[in-house]
Amino acid sequence: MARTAREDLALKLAVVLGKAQAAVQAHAAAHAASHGLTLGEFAVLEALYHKGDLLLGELQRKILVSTGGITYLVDRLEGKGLVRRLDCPTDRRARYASLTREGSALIERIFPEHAEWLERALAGLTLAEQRTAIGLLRALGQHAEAGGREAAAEAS
Amino acid sequence: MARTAREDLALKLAVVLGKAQAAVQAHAAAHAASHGLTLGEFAVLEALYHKGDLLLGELQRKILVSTGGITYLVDRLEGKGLVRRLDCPTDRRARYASLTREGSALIERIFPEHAEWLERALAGLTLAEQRTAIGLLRALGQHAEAGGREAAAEAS
DNA sequence: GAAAAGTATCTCAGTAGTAAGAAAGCTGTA
DNA sequence: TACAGCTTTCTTACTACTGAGATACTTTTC
Repeated sequence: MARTAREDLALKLAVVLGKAQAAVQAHAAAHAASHGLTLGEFAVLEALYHKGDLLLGELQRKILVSTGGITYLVDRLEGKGLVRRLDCPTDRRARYASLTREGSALIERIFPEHAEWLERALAGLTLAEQRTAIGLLRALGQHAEAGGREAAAEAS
Repeated sequence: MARTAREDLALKLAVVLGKAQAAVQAHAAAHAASHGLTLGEFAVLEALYHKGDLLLGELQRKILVSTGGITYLVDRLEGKGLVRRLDCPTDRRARYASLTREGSALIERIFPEHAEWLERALAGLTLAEQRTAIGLLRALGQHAEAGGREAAAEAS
């Protein structure tokens, strides 16, 4: 079967999408690492900082990690004294993750830096271009996520 | 320090970029997995299919993996009988990775499917939008990659 | 009010890598 | 030619997860 122009375009888009994301992620990871955090740990702190205490399951869905992964991340942050677990009063299976005083102080201090790092990393586009890119990527992500389920089901 | 509109935009862009890439990658990984391959293994086969035999170092830079990682990937593909190592006649340190007959047959068969899967995954955008997105993501990736080095150096 | 089904978290073995450094070989300079 | 310094690959130890199942609890259905 001959490769169509549509397919060529899709391949190229997939490649540049991957490269752009890898480059931006490397930036973000370098900033997190400079404070002794992985990107996953940073994401947990950030989510708790902006949303307040969250059930582990809510946190897990928010930062796109497996159920085993969220246990692992929260364990480590608990070990570092940045997060603690709190029992849920209405459901004894569930636990909240909550920032400790130190965790709160840390993320409050480094989040603005993180935003600046990202701003620098993304400054290859003008603000108008960034807005365009957000719109396109959002459409792309939504379609791919929805379609992914059908395709995965079809393949199995 | 107050969060500026520029920073908000950058944060939002970073988030949708990550989500879009994760959704597309999940698609691609599901397709590769349906043929018993990881995405890294698929990428090696694809690179060899389109470029011919490559030195391990060339392959490593092409698919954005560490030096240890390329050894690991080629080891596994060699174990599956899809790739073999060939000594380089002009540099005795170096080895080529080369598709075996089976590797060649496999990637020739599944690459067109892969292109179709990607085309479906990316069909949330029109062709014109895809072209716009490619331009924007390319600019983004190049800036971030270049800037990443300075920032990493600055942080260390 | 008991059984069945569903949900939330945790445990554990395995995976796909990374990073640092060793080993072997190449190359440019004196 | 000798050798310092650079490349190229491989090895080893480690990391940040994933996925399957286990456990404990809750909700639904009869």
